[in-house]
Parts: sequence; C-alpha cells; structure tokens
Amino acid sequence: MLKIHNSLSGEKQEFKPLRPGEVRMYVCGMTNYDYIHVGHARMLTVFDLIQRYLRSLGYKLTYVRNVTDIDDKIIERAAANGENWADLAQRFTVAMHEDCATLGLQPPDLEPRATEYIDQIIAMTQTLIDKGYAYVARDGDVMYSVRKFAPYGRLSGKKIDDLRSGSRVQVDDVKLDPLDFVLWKHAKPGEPFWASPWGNGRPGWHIECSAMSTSLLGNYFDLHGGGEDLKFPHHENEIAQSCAACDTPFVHIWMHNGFVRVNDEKMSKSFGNFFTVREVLKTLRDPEVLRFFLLSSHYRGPINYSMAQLAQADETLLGLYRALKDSGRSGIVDGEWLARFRGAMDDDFNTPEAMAAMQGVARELNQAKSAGDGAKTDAAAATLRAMGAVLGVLQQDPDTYLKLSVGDKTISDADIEGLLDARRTARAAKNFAESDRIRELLTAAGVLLEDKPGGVTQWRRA
RNA sequence: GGCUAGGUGGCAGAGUGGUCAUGCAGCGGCCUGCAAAGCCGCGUACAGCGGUUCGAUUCCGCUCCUAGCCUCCA
Repeated sequence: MLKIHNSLSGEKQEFKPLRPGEVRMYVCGMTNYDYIHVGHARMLTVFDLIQRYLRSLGYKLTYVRNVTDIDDKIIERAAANGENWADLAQRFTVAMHEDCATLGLQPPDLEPRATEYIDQIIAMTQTLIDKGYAYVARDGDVMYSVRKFAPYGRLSGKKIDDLRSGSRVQVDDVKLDPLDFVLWKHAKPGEPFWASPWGNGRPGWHIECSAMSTSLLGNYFDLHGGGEDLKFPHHENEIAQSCAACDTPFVHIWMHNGFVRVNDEKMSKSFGNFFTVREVLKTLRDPEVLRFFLLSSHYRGPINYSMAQLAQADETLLGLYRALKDSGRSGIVDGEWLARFRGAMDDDFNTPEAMAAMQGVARELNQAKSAGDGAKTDAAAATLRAMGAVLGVLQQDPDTYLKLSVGDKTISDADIEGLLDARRTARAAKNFAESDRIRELLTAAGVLLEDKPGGVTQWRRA
C-alpha cells in the first residue's frame, strides 16, 4: 500500500487514486531562460522516480510537466542578449530536453507550454472576474483578490494578516491588497503581447499552471508537485484560482521536494551558488552518478551538494556495478528482497531505505560469487537489476561501466591491454618486480587491476 | 518579526518506545606472490535540559542551533 506525504495536511496518507487504476499528476516544470542547474535536476529526477514507481505499480499515469515560455525573466534575458524572446525560450527548452535525456529521465506524457494555452488562460481569468474573485486594476492588469478566497493560506500554513505584516512587497496602489497577485499583465511598449478583453498583455505565472493543469487533467486531479519553494505563493495561488474558477477541489495530494544546498545554503540563481547540470556532468564518470546521488537521500529533505558527496556516490555506485559484474542475465528475481524494496518505496518513496535493500542484495550476490554458486549469483543480480530499474540506475553493462573514467582518459584501452600482456608474461615467470612495476605504472595512469584465479587480470578505471 | 522543516556515529543517511539500518572512510582477520576486489569481524551515534514510562534517540515541554518561505525561484 503506497503512502504519500501530503503537504496540505503535513501527513503521510494512503494513496487512493480519484479514478480507480488511473493517476493524474501535474508538476511545475521549468521557466527556460538559462541552463538547468543541480537544484532543477533534483526536482526533475524526483518526479521521474515517482513517475516510474507509479507505473511499476500498474497505474495508468498521465504525467504533465509544463514549460513556462513567456515570463519577465525570459523577456529581460532576451533583451539583454538582443535576442527574440521566443527564440531564447525555445533554445533553452531544447537544452533542457538534452539535459533530461542525458540524465536518463523519461519524458512526461504531456509537456504543455504557456503560450499554447493563452485562450484557456484568458477564459479562466474572465471566469474569475465574473465570479468576483478578480478585478481589473489600472493599466489593464487583472488582479486576483486574495481576501475573496477564504481558505487562502491553507497550503503554506500562512495567515493573510501575518503575511501582510511581514510582507516585503512594496505597497502598490494598483492592488487593493498587497497580497493580490497578477493574472494578466498589460504589455509595456516593446513587450510581447496577446490580445485580451483587458487589452494587449501576457499571462501571470500562477494562472498558467491552473489553466494548463485543469485543461489537461480535469478540475480535480491526484497529484501536484514541484519544488518546496513553489509552495508559497505559487501553489497557494493556484489553489485560489482553480478552486474559485472551477467550484471543485483542485488537487488531492500536494508533493514538494526539498532543496539542493551548497554549504548549507539553498542553491539558486539569486544566490549565484548554482552549478549547471552540464558543467557538473563533465566532472563525473557518468550521469548516473548524479542520479544516484540525488536519490540517496529522501526527496523531501535537503541535500547538500559537494564534490566529496558526489565522489562518495560514485564509489558506492561503483561497488554495485562490481557486484553485478560476471553475473548471468537469466536469474529469477528474489520476491522477498523485492518486497522489502517495495515496502520502502511504498513508504513515501523512501529511496535511502530502498537502497539499503539493494546493498543487502549486493552482499548476497558477492557471497554467492565467492561460493561459486552460479544460480544464486544470477538470481541476486536479477533482483538487483530489477530494483535498479525502478530507481533508474544499474541498467548499464557492468564491464563497460567499470571501464569509464572520471574526466579524460589518460591511457587507451589498447595500451592497457598491451601492458597487461607484458605483466602476464612477467607473472608467469614469477618476475614480480616487473609485474609490480607495470601495475604501479597503470595505477598512476588511473587504472586499477584485480588479479583473478587462473592468471586472469581484470581492470577498471579509478 | 510570523510560519514551516530539521538537528543521528569521522562523513553521508534511514529508522524505531526495549535484538540489526545501510553506504563511504578506518581498524583486525580470511583470501592473494604482494595487491586489488570480495567475504567475516570491530567501533559507548542519536543537540542540551526537564517530564511521561518498568524502559526514550524515538512521546511531551522548554532552550540552543541550522535551513527554508513570507519578493522571482525546482
């Protein structure tokens, strides 16, 4: 039985889809005006994991993750570059897709873009005006009147009065209340615009997600996710918009992933302490290391980004691939271990606990290998691969994986093989001084040797 | 200031009212020509102070500390 933590209640609850067998999930995706960083990668990876697990449970999942392709930041950045805003958004959307593919993320079922939903956004805004939740302010901005929506603040646990007193928002005479937020923004000269009943303008950020999610998944759907930082005001505002416009509940379970931190501080654009996925990947053996690292702690908690942590993830993942090496592909999955693994995943996607189960299987695998028990070896390997498949790791060929290097290769495979030939000859002649000299040479070049029984030597890159 | 989430062994990171997380690093042993890998074993961990309890790291209260949100943010 799957349990999921609901941000709305602050508690784990048994997950029951609104429609039997079917799950509808919406995740707030990226505003693409730059390359994605590790913090974005965590969000993308976490919901990729959830998508995979829900599917593995047999649910018919519709996973929607939007792209915000019109926004102040996009306009600003494009202007700074002297580039067309749409070209810029498109360029970075393509880059994001490339990064997602590199990270092994399965694409969402639907990836709506805000600019494709202008009609729906205008319609929803009109509905909110008609129902008295929104008003047209000066200049043609349409604002949502927060005080009209009684449950406002429920998701974030905030009270309107507290928010107001601590508000850093400049009191703006366009707004009736400082907390009111914009649904439709009038276009200033030179800015992109769409025609609307309130003049030329563009949608506010919050309304996009309400319009796209309800258009594609219906007014009331199962799961809505995003980074913790979107809880307020973004998701709070989505609730206010959607519930008011549709007269139905909006989302069954809200899910929020924790931040990636750098030196105990949130990784973000504004702090300037971010690392793009592209630059980080250059320092790693394989993109799988980053995925493994991101899944090695629970999705709701914070995770600290550092080279040391990545190195540890690399080492641990390497150990798992070493276990998988020299095993057959025809083993039968061990149901008991798999049940333990699933139990962990069922408990609000507890990946660290699930990984502990994987380590248990890896140990059994190594034990079976030492004992020369082929059937047991293959069974454990099959079990480990099956678990890995759910997490999206350990699906590569171990021999290939272990020969990957961190950064550039300092010596070619052919040169390594040549030196190993020479070493084999030396060892056969019991010339251990020569054999050790070659081994040290290879070690210096980042190649580690393992002598197996029968004169066989295996190698891998450090 | 308001609200929220946390403080677990050298590091990372789960979890639990009373036998075990797990991984990395370290130490000892087996194996090995020597290594490496693997296996076996080892290490007075649960911020502090009170309280509840036969028993608390786990429940309650307070204190201290950290992060996040309250402005765009995954």
